Amino acid sequence: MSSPRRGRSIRDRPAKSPLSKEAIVDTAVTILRAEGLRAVSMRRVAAALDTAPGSIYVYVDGREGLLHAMFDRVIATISLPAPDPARWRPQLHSLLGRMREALIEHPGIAAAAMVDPPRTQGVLRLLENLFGTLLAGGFTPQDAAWTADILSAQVTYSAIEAELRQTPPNALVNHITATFANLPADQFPLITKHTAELVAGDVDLRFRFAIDAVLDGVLARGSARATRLQ
Amino acid sequence: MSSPRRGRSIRDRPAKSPLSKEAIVDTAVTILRAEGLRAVSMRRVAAALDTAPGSIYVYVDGREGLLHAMFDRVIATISLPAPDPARWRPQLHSLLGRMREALIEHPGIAAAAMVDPPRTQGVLRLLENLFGTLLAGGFTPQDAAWTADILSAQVTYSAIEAELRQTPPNALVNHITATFANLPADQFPLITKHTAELVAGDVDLRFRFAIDAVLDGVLARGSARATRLQ
DNA sequence: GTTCGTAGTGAACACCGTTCATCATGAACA
DNA sequence: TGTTCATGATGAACGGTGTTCACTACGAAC
Repeated sequence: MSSPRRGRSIRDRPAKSPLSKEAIVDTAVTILRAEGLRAVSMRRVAAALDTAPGSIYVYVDGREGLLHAMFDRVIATISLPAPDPARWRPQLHSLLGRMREALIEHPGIAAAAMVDPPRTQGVLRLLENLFGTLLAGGFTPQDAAWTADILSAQVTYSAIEAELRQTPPNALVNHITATFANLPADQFPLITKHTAELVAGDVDLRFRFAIDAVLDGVLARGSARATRLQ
Repeated sequence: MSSPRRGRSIRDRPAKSPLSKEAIVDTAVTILRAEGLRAVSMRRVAAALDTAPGSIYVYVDGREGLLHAMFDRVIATISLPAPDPARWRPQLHSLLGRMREALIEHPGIAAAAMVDPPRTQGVLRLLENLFGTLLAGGFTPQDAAWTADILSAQVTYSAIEAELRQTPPNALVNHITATFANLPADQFPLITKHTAELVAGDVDLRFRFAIDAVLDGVLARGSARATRLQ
């Protein structure tokens, strides 16, 4: 059998680079950014790598494992400056903002990761930095630990919210406003009365508000605790 | 053709109740509670109702519409006491606790709803009550609106976290503890040093901490703003 | 008794994740 | 250099999934 035995001749693909977990995750993330999470199927990733679906399973533990690896990859791209006690709050806003942007740029990965958050290298690097920045801000270790958790929730939630609103910018707000306005005022007196406040603020503003509220709340409770202990 | 033309004779099912959105959502929620979200497929719901998959699409807008309706149904079961300015904070804890329990009892629905939160009757009833309770607590409408959003995020997040931990109770904590303990101390000095704090507290405790932190934070910022304006 | 519109049917389409027997290829060894 | 051998790619197959649609049976209205 010296003739080309498949439709695709040898010359088409003279030096096919071997599969690797890195190449698979790279390809998957590329598809994710371009076409969203629904397009990231095992078959689609395999096709993009010009290989068979089954081949992927050697390097990655099913679709869930692939998603974990993708999430880790996305998180790992976030730059992590050393915590500075003099600038911890702006540092925190900046860090959480970069997290949020990274998640928004990869639509769907935030929701997917929330269901079963991985404890991988990149994620832990970020936790180390987030936790360290809170400690630099004077938080007790216990407060810092729990606050890191709360902030993660806010970042994820905000990223999902921002994904929803991004195309087109104001259509969703208009739609919600219309929905609220048309509600029966006797059943929903507060929503109809305060529709403006309920839809007010772009996602960035609400995001900053949430973070500052959480930080100040934990600090307030901490100092209250400290006062009580005096 | 007077003989039974299908395997299932007419007598098997003499008075088949007609399909309805309510019956479909009921059945779907039952499957959800018993077997989790993965089991809630259009075909499975149809089979439980002894009908064809296609029939469901008349009453429900695809799987996504079904999930929205299911979420609304779950939220609608939550009892909503009238906001009382004298007891607003315990009322809020109780309300958010019931939300969380309802979500946990229907595993997966929290995550599914987060991706694209519905604006349906039951959800708006809850928003009206949550918003009203915050107003009863002296929040400004704007603060109340944004805080309601933050608290929703915390409830959802906490519910997902609780779902993960529920079977078996301590296995996940032990696993995370072990993971953290085996981390290289030079790369992760803070995580390895403060593993105890990072995994401390059951989900309920962390949940209450998060809520109080958010409430106190918004209140603290509000009074700071008020002071500034004096 | 007949018509007619509505709603249920189930087959079909195009996917999905996952598994596994088979086989080619390149490296190690004789 | 020739041969073995195992590693890893292959692709078919299994049992699902959401969704659509031509068809048909049925019950109500005329």
